[in-house]
Amino acid sequence: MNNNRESLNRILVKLFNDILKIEEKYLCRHAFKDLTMTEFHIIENIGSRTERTMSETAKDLKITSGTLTIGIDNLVKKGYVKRYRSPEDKRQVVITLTEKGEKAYAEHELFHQEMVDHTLTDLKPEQEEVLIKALFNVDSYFKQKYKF
Amino acid sequence: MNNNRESLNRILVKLFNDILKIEEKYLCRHAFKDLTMTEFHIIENIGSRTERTMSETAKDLKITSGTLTIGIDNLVKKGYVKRYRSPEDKRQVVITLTEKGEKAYAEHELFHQEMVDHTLTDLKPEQEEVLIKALFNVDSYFKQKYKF
DNA sequence: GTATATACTTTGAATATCAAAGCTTTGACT
DNA sequence: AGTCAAAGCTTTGATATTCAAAGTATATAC
Repeated sequence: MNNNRESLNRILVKLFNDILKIEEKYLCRHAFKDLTMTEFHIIENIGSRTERTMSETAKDLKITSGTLTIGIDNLVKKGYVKRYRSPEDKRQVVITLTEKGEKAYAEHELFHQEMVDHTLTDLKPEQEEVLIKALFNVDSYFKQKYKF
Repeated sequence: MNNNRESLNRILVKLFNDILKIEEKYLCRHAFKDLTMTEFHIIENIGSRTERTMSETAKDLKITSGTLTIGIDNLVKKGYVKRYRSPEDKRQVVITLTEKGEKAYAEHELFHQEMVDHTLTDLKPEQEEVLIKALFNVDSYFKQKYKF
């Protein structure tokens, strides 16, 4: 019981950091060498959604819009993102992935897919439910406590 | 089933990033305003272990030793860490937390403790086991595939 | 029409990070 | 002892990330 909590704590602390680092090394240094992790996070967040605005994206990523502007500058230069002002509201800037951007996104998805597959290794369907529930618990705890 | 995998993927992608960001905002901007997240990660990694060397720590954190040197420089200046050359092997540098460092570590532990408690909300003991197992799966998958 | 709010970009400063080069100490071999 | 290679850490120079605050353009409310 208490033992479980300790293991869980230890795993979580280390795993979170490790996965992000590994993801970075794998994706940015092997698959897409011209992308930094920040840029990958942006691509990941835009995803296959069309008509994403700057401010929505910045809020979702929990970075300032100034930071996002620079990230998008780079991604546009490198050909992963298209940017144009919204015709309806010319203050807004719409960003979408180019075909190249979609490919990077797909590669990233694959990375996660594999991770998830291995997470679920040897778990029975009802055990999968338990996992999902536990993660939803963390999610809603954070949402409620830190209001994000 | 496939649905589970999708939810899991979505939660993981978002949750990992969010938790790290929130942790940063909470710890570095409220509890310990003079610490950056990098510095907190170092403190977290040294933990209550004594006799930690630079290279061990850098390897564990997956950063270069040059980067760690700078981090430790700052932490020593700010009074969170003690640094001295090992008497046995004068090439090695030993780092440990000061009392102030221990306090920061304890605060950080509390943050995680709460997180873990809420993760386990409503889970029965055998369900806790399932969660631990799933997370071990990810951990060993990464260890094996990316050799860290 | 003017004032205020919204959406984004620019600027300046602080921090993080790496790779590579540079010390010092050890250990091994002669 | 004497030299050399390796190990452990720090320094250096370059690039990336990030933020807060100031600036610009557009929309909305009155």
